[in-house]
Amino acid sequence: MGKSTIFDVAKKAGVSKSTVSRVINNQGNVKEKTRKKILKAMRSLNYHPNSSARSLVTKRTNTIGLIVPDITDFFYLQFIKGAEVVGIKNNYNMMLLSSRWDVEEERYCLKMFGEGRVDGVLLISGNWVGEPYLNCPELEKMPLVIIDRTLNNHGIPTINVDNKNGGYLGTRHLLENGHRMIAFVTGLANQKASLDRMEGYRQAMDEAGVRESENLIYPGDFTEKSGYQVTRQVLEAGNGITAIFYANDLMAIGGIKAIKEKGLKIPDDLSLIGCDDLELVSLIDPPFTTLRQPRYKMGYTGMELLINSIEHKDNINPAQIIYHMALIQRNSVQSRS
Amino acid sequence: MGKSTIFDVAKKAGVSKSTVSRVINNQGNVKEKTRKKILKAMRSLNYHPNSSARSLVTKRTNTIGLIVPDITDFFYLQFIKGAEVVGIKNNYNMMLLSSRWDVEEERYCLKMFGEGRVDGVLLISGNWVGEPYLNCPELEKMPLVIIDRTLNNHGIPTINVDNKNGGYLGTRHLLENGHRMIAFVTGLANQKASLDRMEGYRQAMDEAGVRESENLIYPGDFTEKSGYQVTRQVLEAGNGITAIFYANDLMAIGGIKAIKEKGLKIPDDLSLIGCDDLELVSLIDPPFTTLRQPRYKMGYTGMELLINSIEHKDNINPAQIIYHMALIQRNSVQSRS
DNA sequence: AAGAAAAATGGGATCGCTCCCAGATAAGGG
DNA sequence: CCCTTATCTGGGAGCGATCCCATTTTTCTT
Repeated sequence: MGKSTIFDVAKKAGVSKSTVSRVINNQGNVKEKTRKKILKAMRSLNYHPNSSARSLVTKRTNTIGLIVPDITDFFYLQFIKGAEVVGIKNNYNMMLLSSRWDVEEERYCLKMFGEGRVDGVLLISGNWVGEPYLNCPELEKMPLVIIDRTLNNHGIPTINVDNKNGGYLGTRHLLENGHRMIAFVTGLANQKASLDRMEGYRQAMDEAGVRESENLIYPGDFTEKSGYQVTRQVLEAGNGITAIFYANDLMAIGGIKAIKEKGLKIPDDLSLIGCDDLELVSLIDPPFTTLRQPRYKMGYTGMELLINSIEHKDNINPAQIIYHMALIQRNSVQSRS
Repeated sequence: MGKSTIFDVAKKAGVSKSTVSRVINNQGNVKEKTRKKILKAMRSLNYHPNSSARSLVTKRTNTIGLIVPDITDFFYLQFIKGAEVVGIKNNYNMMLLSSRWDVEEERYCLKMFGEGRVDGVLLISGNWVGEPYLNCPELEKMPLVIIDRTLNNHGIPTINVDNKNGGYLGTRHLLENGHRMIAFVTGLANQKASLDRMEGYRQAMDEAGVRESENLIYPGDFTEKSGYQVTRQVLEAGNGITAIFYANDLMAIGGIKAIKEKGLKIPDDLSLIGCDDLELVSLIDPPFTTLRQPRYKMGYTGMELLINSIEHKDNINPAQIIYHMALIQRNSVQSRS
């Protein structure tokens, strides 16, 4: 015997499929006695409604597509978790695709999801420079929310943090603690987040009247390894740098390794701050100061917006949400005043 | 205009839906000229075949359900990644559900997946003591592979590591380095993995003739916090312990924090080893010795088995696969010989 | 050039469900 | 007790694809 269908249940319970359908969906009037009978039949046949058949007529799948550059990247976990919580609460399943840091791949995922598999897509985008979603036919009609990227004039809601302000805040914090020779380690050059954070850094440095800032910028690539290498460079250059601002936490972790290897103490000999506030930062020695990106909240809100736009199509969602980055102080900045 | 269907394409191209279906699925004979025509029509209508409709008749969804206790737990990332790689290679999508560390919830997920949403399920199980999958009607007929748990007599393929041997190996390593007073910090008491590792520890201690081992076992719960607290206990007891074996890495990380706070040096004053080999171990200071569980490989293999059993139903998969845990040596064990 | 074989196309049945409308049964009212 | 109204149930159409079989068109053979 294969899977049982609604007909099998109907026959077993001695009613019509329509009535069975009513009890499955808990709608319409069904006499209590027949409901019981049907429920019993369903159980005895181990019946589960076929969701493809149902989707075919209701045009709803109750699943949401999630696209992430890399599922195993620590950075994305909290986005996913936040989104998941809302999804579960609203009775949606999540289908996961990873774009492997590639715009083309991202589009391919979008296309997959365009085949009626999902009711909407939550795209956690690689935040490259440029606007790759213009005129993308895959998107047509499909509810979509993009996280970790800001887009203008696309009609697509986006959720992001104010990276520039983050860079500014972090740099200010170091300046206020008496540092002036502050190095900035960038992320990948094609990542908007990195550029924005750097811009914030520049602005703060300019305002403080530190002229050398251009020479204090070191290119990294967001990986721990690059943080390590760049930091060695910085230390060897020996040009009086007293603090390093890393464009993300992973590089800061690499940096800490390099600093320790040199026998220097944090923050006594060198101050540093990271960016993102990964959960694992608190496990690192020393736990360091960083700028928090409210990733859980962003995933949570993104999912809310998405479900909102799925379920009340006429409703108006905000076009953009931008959160502040918050300075989380730990033990990696020494005051020099 | 709503979504276009295969009929719209057929009409636009001036052929029948059957022919369109042929080009979609790339099967059967279609004249090159009409294929071109159809492709063009598809593009101009931005047509994407509806996967629900297709699944309804083919009885295949090309998606695989993945159940994980907690997506944001570092421990599970590599399982997922391994599984994902195989899934993509074989053209499967992944649908993700998290069971939030609850057997009931796990079953609920299984039920969800029983509704024809997926072709098979890869269950990364909470490894509780007991055999909760007996007589579980949801499983009937559904290809299923369970990872991180061993089951006998269920006819369900399982993939796991030899935890007992892991506990044994770790303890032997410490013994061979001259330690005798070796504390063991357990995980949750209802977790099979923890119990097995402890058993391996006991065996090694017994073989080495260390009588006190019963008194050297400290109960933890797998969290970083508990590692921290238990370690403080151990240190305060001051009963000559020279090494600590943690039942997982997270507790070891907590332990390291406590040890450093006491002003002790690792491994000079105290040796320790963890278990699992989380990726982030290499970021910790000091990177510590641990037992590797080949999680990527396990996810990879699990997915292979699963797809195998989906696609060649008659094929015979192994009932159980058990990997060895491998000792990964870093800088946390001091020789006392 | 005619018949046979191969290639290309079309049409209907079907998958398992929901939804609408119509018919049957039960309840209420004068 | 009959008629109206409310409650409950059944049947048919349709969702958008695939697949099988029949038919038409093309190609090949002798």
